[in-house]
Amino acid sequence: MSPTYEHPRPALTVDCVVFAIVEEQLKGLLIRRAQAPFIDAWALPGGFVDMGEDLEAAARRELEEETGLADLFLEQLYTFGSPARDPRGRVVSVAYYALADLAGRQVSAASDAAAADWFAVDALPELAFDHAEIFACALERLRGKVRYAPLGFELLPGQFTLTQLQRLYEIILGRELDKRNFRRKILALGPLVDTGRTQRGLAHRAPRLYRFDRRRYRQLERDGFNFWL
Amino acid sequence: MSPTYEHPRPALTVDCVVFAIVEEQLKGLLIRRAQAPFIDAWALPGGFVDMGEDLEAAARRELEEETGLADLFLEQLYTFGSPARDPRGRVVSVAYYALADLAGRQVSAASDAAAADWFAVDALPELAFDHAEIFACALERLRGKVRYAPLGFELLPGQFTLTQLQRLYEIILGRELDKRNFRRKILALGPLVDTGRTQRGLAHRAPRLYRFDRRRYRQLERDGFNFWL
DNA sequence: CCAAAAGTGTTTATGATACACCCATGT
DNA sequence: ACATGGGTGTATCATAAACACTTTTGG
Repeated sequence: MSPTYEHPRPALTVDCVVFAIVEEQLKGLLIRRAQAPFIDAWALPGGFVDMGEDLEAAARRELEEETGLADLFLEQLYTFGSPARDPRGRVVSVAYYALADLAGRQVSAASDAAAADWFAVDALPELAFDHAEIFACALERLRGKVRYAPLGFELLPGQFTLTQLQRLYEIILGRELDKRNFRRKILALGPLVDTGRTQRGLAHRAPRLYRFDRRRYRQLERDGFNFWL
Repeated sequence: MSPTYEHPRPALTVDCVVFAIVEEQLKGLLIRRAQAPFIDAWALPGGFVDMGEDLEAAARRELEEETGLADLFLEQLYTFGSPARDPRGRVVSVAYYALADLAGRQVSAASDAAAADWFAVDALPELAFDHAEIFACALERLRGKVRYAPLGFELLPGQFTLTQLQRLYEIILGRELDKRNFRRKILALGPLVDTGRTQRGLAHRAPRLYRFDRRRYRQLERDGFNFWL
């Protein structure tokens, strides 16, 4: 139609940085590439966007195809488009980051991934393309945003103990927090509700289970309150 | 080469939301489209990314071509890729937002823009494509980020008075601030330095001129201090 | 000398930090 | 009974908020 419509086009991909708490550490999910270029190298799960497919849908599809993970919290991160970032030619990639409430979930390599595994965020292997840069960008975002948005809950199952939640923040922020102050502050915020249930079967007092009430959170947000720290 | 290399490709554009303080108001820059689709409609400045051209470079180029503005603070905002956002077909747009230290700067429509003008952010005309959504996203980002990052200075000339700076924050945040508390806090942060000069020619006491020291800011940032409010 | 904005300290209230002991459960 | 983590309150300190007058300049 118009001349612009025939403008030369970069290829378009999505890439996903998935975080989870595994073995008391913040880890990221990587796949081993089964195809050229960078065959056998570790990389972020991702791939080409289909025509007619929404960007976030593409990210979710690639993630499920390559790792088996679905229904995660997923948010757009940044778009990487340096002309030389892919040896095949011009490829622009819209990066997403995701949070998985592990710990049970099994990841299973599939599609054009030969393997999938979790790596501590400060001990990554060499990565294909500019994926190390994308990963670093996602980590910075997570560490920054976790302080003022309720991201932490996405890394825990629906019900959790306050100690679990505190450990999670300690792991992400990289410093210890005071138990009493932590509990007082987080409960005072409002959106945490006591389920009335406790977690039995431990060799000590049974801790209470809480859940995060998204409804109530959105309400408080509208009333202009500040999350935290 | 590989089959993925021949994957069908969306078209790729950049769009820019430019903010400035004009007549004591926060305003955004729009152009009137000179081409179909949405001919004669108001829209964000932007256009197609060239092969081999970096995304940010494309944003700066389009901005200068269509409005004459150059060397602005510019930061990537979000990438919009709904399949139906452009009637011509699949077009993915990487949006940027920019801050202009007006007020002197002249904007001049050019290229495929028939006009360019500033609009108060809460009184925009109908916009082409999904540009209203992009604009709202940029405004939300600006209002949020101005509280914890030194964006405000990008909207002022290199030297400015504390009253100008305070007015700027009041305009962006939409509420009044206490003069004494504002001055104490912002000066205590460190990166503002007194130039020793004053602004003469006003019908009242000559105010001191300050400048923002980026060097010092980066230093403080490294030492782990928090910007503010 | 009048108008108009610049500049300047102190008091009060609020929120953040530091800190130690008893309780419930499983083995 | 003992080991292990769960659960709780107060006192102090630091930061934020409220508040009014004097000074300088141009007209």
